[in-house]
Amino acid sequence: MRPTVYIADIAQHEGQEITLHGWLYARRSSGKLHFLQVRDGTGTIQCVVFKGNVTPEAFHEADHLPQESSLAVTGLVKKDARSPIGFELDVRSLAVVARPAREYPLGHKDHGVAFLMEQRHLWLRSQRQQAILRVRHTVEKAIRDFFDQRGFTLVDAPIFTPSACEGTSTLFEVPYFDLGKAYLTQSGQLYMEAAAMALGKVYCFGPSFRAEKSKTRRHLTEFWMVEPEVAFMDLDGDMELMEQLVEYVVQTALEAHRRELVSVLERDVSKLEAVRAPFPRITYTEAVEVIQRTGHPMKWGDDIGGDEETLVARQYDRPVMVHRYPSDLKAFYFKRDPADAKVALGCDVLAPEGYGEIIGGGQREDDLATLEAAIARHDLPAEAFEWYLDVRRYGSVPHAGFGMGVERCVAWICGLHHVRETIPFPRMMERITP
RNA sequence: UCCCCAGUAGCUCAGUUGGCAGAGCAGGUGACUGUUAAUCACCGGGUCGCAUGUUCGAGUCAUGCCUGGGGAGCCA
Repeated sequence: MRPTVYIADIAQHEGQEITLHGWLYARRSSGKLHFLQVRDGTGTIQCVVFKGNVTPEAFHEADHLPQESSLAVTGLVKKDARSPIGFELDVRSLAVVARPAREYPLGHKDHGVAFLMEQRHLWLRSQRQQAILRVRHTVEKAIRDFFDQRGFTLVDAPIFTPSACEGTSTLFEVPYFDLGKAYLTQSGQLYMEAAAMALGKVYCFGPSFRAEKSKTRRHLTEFWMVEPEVAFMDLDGDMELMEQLVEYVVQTALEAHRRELVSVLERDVSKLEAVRAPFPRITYTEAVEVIQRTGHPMKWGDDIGGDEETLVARQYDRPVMVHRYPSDLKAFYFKRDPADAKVALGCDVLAPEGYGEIIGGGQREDDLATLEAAIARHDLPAEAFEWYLDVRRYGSVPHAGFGMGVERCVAWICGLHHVRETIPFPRMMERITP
């Protein structure tokens, strides 16, 4: 068996008798007419069953099919101005592939978030979730295309990692044969630094795991991240790469899904049209001044939290790049600014409309002695970083990179309240099923 | 880890001062040739999250627990 015609291609079959395969989304009746809304993953079409066109048994069955019955519907494709897609199917025969074993849990009215999350495997069938997953698909493809077109090589980073790089509290621990404990990766960055010394321009694209007990709309315990790393690139080059990537991803998603963004997700796409490089760039020090001017209490050296991010991002109609954070706030591998040792050559990209940090990255420390001192100062186990120090021992060069979170990008592009809708099966602190 | 909110029918919710457990949707049976969350009539549907307590009497009040949601910190 194979599907004969998809709803998306229905216009090519006007006047023909065809067979559609799909699921019954909704049903209405008006005496001698039954209206079946059938979806097949490419679209939804109204199938009209007229009493005079089918057998009495088929007519009766058409009015008693439960929601999400799977069907093969044969009929005539007719143009109809009343249809949202311009066409209807005038049904001649109807075959039931499978009747639901019990009543479908999801109706067409309101449901609470908790219930929908429990029914996530079925919730995916809704128009809204389909639209979001299609945007996610396009975002992931755009990310791959962006780097591939620029001569980057995709290098897969390991998922199991041997030791805690930045404290075990945020790592998931798994038993690993006779070697003791392993941890699920938080980032492929250190491996990309090694790979960049082999291939020049590299990126990894995979899941990342954080055992942080975070219960916010911006957090998942398992999320997807793309991490490019480039040899012979400094912070300025890194920031250019960041803004070009964000512009490309947003504009590609907008071009491919404008209709769904507007009609299904009710997104104000003018906010996305504005996302054009160059993005505004401000230093951390300038950001602190902006925050202080709004009356929000904050002093130099404090981290920029969620509220502060929103205060800064609100000043602009496009993502803002905040660079040169205090070194003390950043990880050991950030290079310090030669012009001001108090700050690190790092940069975060904050999305507008309160969506927060979508990118974090910067230039890495390339001097062996300085990096060894940083590892000691952070009380990290030196043995675990021997291989990483080798990257500096043999032909060290200035290099930079960053990580961009897929879910936060998709949530921003789709205008969603919570990142959990951007991933097919979200993993959160209090939820691991379905 | 901390703060706030919620839990009543399959779902979304109402439930007055503590006094017989309710509605809409969904489901079932019918009516209707153009419905778009169709409409109309009738029918079935309950461990009021769990436990203890107060009371003649608890969905309602108190205490504890469980589950979920929102937020903070941390981060992408």
